[in-house]
Amino acid sequence: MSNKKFSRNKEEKINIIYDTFFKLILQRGYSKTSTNHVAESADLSIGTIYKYFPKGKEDIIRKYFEESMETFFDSHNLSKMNDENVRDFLYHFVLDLFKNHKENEGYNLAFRSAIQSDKELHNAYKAKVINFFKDTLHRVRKVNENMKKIPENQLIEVFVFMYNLVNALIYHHLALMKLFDTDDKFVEYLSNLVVFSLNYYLKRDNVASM
Amino acid sequence: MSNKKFSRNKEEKINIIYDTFFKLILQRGYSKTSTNHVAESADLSIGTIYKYFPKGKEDIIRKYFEESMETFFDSHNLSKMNDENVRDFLYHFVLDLFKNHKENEGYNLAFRSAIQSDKELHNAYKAKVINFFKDTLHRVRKVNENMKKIPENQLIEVFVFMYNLVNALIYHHLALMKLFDTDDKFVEYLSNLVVFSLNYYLKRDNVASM
Amino acid sequence: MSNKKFSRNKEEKINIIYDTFFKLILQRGYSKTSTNHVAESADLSIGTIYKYFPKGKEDIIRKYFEESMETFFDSHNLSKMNDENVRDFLYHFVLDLFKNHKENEGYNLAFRSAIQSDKELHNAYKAKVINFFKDTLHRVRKVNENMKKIPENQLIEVFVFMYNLVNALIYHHLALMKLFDTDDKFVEYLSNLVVFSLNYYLKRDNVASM
Amino acid sequence: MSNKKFSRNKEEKINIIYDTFFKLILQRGYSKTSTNHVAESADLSIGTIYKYFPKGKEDIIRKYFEESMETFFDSHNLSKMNDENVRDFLYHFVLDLFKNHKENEGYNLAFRSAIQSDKELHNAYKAKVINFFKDTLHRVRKVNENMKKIPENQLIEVFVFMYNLVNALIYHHLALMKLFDTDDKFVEYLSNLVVFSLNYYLKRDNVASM
DNA sequence: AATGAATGAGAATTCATTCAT
DNA sequence: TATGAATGAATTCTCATTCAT
Repeated sequence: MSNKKFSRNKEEKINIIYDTFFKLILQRGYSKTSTNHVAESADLSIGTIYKYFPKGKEDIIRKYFEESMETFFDSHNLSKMNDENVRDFLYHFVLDLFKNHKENEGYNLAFRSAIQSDKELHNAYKAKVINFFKDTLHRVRKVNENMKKIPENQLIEVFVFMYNLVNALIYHHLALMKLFDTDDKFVEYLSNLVVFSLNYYLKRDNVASM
Repeated sequence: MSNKKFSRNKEEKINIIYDTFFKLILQRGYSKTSTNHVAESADLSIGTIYKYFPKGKEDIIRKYFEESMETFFDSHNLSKMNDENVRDFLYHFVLDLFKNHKENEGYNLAFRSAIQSDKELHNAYKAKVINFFKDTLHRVRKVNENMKKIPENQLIEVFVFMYNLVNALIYHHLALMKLFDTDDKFVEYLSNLVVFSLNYYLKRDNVASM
Repeated sequence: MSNKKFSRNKEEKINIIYDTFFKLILQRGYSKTSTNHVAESADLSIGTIYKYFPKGKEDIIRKYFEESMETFFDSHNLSKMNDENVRDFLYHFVLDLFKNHKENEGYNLAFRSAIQSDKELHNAYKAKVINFFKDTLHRVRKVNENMKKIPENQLIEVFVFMYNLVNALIYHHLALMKLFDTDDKFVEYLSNLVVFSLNYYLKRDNVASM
Repeated sequence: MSNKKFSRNKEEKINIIYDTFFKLILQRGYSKTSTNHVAESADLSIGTIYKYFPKGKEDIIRKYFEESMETFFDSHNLSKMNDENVRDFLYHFVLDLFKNHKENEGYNLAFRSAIQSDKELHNAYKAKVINFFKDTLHRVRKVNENMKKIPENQLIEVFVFMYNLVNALIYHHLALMKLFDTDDKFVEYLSNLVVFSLNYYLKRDNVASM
């Protein structure tokens, strides 16, 4: 008979830890969620948590961050964007980002908390965002005529800016205080805001640095 | 020794506590900053901190928030806003909010961390913001002809929305990743964004709830 | 009414911690004595122990070492040694060292354990011993004609050697396995050994370095 | 695959465990060296360590001590000692003991740490030393005329004393603070010390008990 | 026979809070 | 009013040991 307590499923255990941790953060907040709470709530031993995440809470966040960041972007084929579908494309970009936040609400709370006490994570995050857009847009410009018109550096800055803008507002809307009374209205507003901001942004000579 | 001298000491101590607390939060993060650290770093006894803030950390956050919000809005005579000076008014509103954040960098971080750690505080914050605008705008509408045209409820929602929007982006710009390479550009963008958003917002039938 | 739990007597508390810690080490060994045991056995809160010894066990040892080293040597007026009373002087030196070990049996066990897991402490110990003899003998040579005959460096080396030799054997006798069946016989043997070793040592050209 | 091959693997693994354990003890100290560290560092599974040493750390110490003691004394044919070669014999006895310590530096540290952590182990050690000399000297006295002259009990006590004395000083010299600046000088001193001590010891009526 | 994931008691450490002075 | 020693529950983290595979 298989003893559940001694079952081996590394992947599963790690996912249970992630899920439980982020669930608890949503319920109690980051600083009031302890590794013991996670262990108890996930019905795992505290030792198991420290086996997979030797530095505790911060490790959970850091590793989740490393594992999950890519996933979101992989699903977006930026190269499909052209003059005709810009608004639609941006709408879906915003919508997907929003859905992603919604599905990982706890993670976002945790991540922003962690970033404040972990400069390294903070820098890793910044680098990750920039590098993602660097790589992606470099590839996109090879196949998309519209994008070729815009200098690569500027293109990167525009996307990084847009990504940050959208994230900031989604986070505030979800975690702190709703900006619109329904998510639909909010997403619609966001996509309009993005169009406005891109226009505004592109008219300027100098753009965002990080 | 006069009473005044004593009350000045009291105020000074409270300010030292605020300063030290926010300084430490910036250095180590909210959840890693303890009241004991604050006492030690501020060269005060822990007893003194508990005298002024009987519930500790959360009290500090809560009281500072209340005080700073009042202070900020006292300096802004919303009743002076009219059709002609809306853009200018909003620009200064945004600018002052930004300056306020900059001068009290820790406050924003701390506040958001605290809110994430404590649902109660979170709810108190939301109520506080709404009530603040309720009270303020109620008074403003009595003397400002322009504001009278807009239904009170809608007016409140607009200001709450605007306040949140601006806060969200300032926080992201200061704490996570700059949205523009200089603060000036960022503030200018923000005030344009506010105008855009207000227009957008006011065209809709339903507005933000919290 | 004075609440014992909230009594303030720093000195007393620290001494209770020392006593309890070393007592427990004698009973259970260093690695099996925890700070929690100490707290419980001394009827103090664990917080109190960490107040005075923030790094726990190693701090207790380190601080005790620093405080106690001086004390022993202060009681020995090396300058009174002369050609006539060498043997007698050495006998009393050995005897006092032995008594000191006996009175602080736990400390010695603890100290040697700690030294093995703390290179820094180890080096501090070595430096302390050498510096003590450097300082002391420098002063002694000014007033003692006999000692003036021996070059200062060599004199230091001789005393360091002697001190180590005696400590090594006392420790073994007390902590591991008795070398003689009574303490008296052991001390007598030790003082004879010291005389033998000093003669042996002084006949050599090169002497111990550390 | 032959049985021999298998048993060789077993022996190899045990040796790897010994080596790694003592290496780690030298690096981090006994109480900070865990069986898990040993397994990881030796690239073995923790299960394997518990297969060969069911009681963990203490078993490793205990078994190594037993094995090494036999090995050491096997190489020393005490029965070959006679009146003519006593000094030379003792010199080589001391020299070999020293070499043994040097080659297994960690063992000595580990062993003394372990003994301090565990009264049982301590008592086992004391018994082991005495029993070893009892057995060995009983056999030796049958074939060595010189030894027959000394009463068996006294002979045992002398060897136990000598063994402890030498061990104590070697330990101090290697682990704490050098007694002489070169190992050669130290060994020479030690063998002279042994002769002196044996003479001293044998002149007394009562000898060491344990 | 070998593995190493899993366990959970317990050690180390922190920190909000109390209260005698 | 101000202090800060003292508290001890809660948290983080380690480690000897077990056991399914």
